[in-house]
Amino acid sequence: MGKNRSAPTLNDVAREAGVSTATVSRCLNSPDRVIETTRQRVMQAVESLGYTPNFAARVMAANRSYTIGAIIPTMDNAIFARGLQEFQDQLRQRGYTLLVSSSAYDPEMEREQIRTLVARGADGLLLIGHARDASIYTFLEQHQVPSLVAWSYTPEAQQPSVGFSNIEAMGELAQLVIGAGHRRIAMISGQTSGNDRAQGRVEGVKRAMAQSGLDAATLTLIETDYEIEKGADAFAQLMTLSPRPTVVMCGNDVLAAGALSEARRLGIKVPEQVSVTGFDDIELAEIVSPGLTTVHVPHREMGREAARELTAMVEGKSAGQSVCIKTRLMARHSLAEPPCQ
Amino acid sequence: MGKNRSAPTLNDVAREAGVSTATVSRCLNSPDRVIETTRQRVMQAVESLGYTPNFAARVMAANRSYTIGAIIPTMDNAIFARGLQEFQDQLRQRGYTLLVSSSAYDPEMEREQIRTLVARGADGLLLIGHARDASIYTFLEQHQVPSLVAWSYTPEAQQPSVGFSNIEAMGELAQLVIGAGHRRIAMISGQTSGNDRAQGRVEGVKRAMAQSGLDAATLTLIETDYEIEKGADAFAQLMTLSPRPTVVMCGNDVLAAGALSEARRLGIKVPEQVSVTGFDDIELAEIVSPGLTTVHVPHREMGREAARELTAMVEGKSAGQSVCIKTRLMARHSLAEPPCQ
DNA sequence: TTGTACGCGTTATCAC
DNA sequence: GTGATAACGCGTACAA
Repeated sequence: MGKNRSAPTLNDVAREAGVSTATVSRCLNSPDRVIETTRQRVMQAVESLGYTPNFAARVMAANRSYTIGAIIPTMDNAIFARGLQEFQDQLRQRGYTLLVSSSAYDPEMEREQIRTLVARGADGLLLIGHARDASIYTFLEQHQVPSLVAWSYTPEAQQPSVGFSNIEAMGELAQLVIGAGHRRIAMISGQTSGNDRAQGRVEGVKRAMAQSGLDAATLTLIETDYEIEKGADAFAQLMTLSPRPTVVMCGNDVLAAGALSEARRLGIKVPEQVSVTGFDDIELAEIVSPGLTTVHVPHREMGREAARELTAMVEGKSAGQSVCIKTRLMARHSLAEPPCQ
Repeated sequence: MGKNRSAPTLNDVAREAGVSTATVSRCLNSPDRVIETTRQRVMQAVESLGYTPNFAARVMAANRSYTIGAIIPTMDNAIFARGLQEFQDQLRQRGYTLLVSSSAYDPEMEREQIRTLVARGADGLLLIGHARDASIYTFLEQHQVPSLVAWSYTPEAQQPSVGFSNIEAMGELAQLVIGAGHRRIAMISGQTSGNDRAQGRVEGVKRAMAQSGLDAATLTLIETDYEIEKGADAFAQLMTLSPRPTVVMCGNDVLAAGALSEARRLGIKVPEQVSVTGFDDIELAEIVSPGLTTVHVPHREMGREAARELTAMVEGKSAGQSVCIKTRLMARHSLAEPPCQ
């Protein structure tokens, strides 16, 4: 409020340097279009006044903000952190600033954040997953703000995406599980409603079962929030079943860590009595005991590719090309053959 | 670029509704200052055109953005996530939007991000820790942007802060450690350069030692990045010492988790052969084995208080009041008496 | 190479 | 209660 009342403007710099505002503006935006001596004078004035361009004015005049927005479901989780850090670094190198906000897994909140970022002049948006109301995409189109979906790869979708196929990635892991001999499979999934990544992972398990001649309907499925405690609760619940599942496949490493922790509390040995798998291969997966057999997602690579593609879109160099990132299985010790009972 | 070329403006809405732009503006900002019937007409036009106020223009005209910026050292880490999520929720309730960016623990980058956020019209800024170049505070003052320091409480500092005393918090834990009988104390600290939280934690250990009649100079100290692997490396290094330390106090839970993991790899039993402690009490601390004895930091409370105080400052209702958050010891199983050798 | 002057979309101060 | 209209600070044709 009343801020910048005293902040120096282009005008102040111009007066100080004895030139016009146009010249000052040029010094800042296309230094080569102004002669060396005047430029030095101007830069000195800029320095001594501590001038910082007013961003709002700049956006309004140029209709360009060099800002990219990203809306992630949560910051309370390492899943997105690493990819996003790389995304930001790459954007910086290309002259863009990243602004992040979190939707707390709430679609309405996400819609609001998207509107906020667009109104704020974001040149492009990074969104997580495809699943959202169509009106949002209409809105983005209307405002001609390019958007790129990440953490998901769905070439047949309208929106370009950078990521991997959750179905295939989890399917491969499920094949490994089934190949190890497991038949009674349980899964602790994240909430699938409005979350195409979670849906894809469930689908991947089911397809793998069907392919191996198992009845996908026999999959015991629990949906819960992506929190350690929730994973623990769900695991405890699964262990009351009779017959018990021989393997618990988790929607991500966080849930799996919770499951492992609960197993230890219950005195159930992993993987001797029950196997557990994860997804993401965050650091956590490596340090829990036993180490988590999981799907490795190259988050950094995804962040890098997303930055490349989205800036290309913003600059009109691409109409939106989907990029597929390869995941790979990461075998550790939490998966073994089922107990021979 | 060329964005919003087709986006509807106040003018379009005004024309559609058959009123002036002033009336449309009022409908949006002070609905009670306009008669019911016209308001309905206007809102209908807003709806049908899919109008979204242009933020840059609004900021420029009102000199107020209802935006708060936060610059955190990293997103690649759960430490800040929880407090920040609560901070954002509280801000939302008060009508503000939070924009986050990460400095990757780089002072120059932090400076740049601060300038960016200020130029962008942020009404206030949340910064982590006190340690930064004085010129930054000068800059903020010049632009009359209130700033609040979090994750640190230093009432004697110029800047108001919301947080806890890292010195005292770690000091209490160190007293617990010493009280358990430990004399050969090692510490794996985060990089202390430019990081007053890390410095405070080291200082806390040293003071506790001195108070207990131990020579603080005997503290074996390793500084490293806040990463799991770095914690593991540092722990391995400490275990080569002779005589070995009987306890390894870590600068945060992430480092401690790395230490624990390395101990298991080396076949060193915790806490029987060596004790380990952490700091922060993130979820990780609970699920590693053995559970981490650590300092519990009420991140949510900190986020809440920070939001309250910063908005008060922005609205001119407070000149900047520091708030002290109480941490508490969280005893689990990674700390025990030293082995009686 | 540099300066003049207009427009970007809002809010806010006036009159009406 | 509502409508003109002047800012807000910057970029950029266009002119010099």
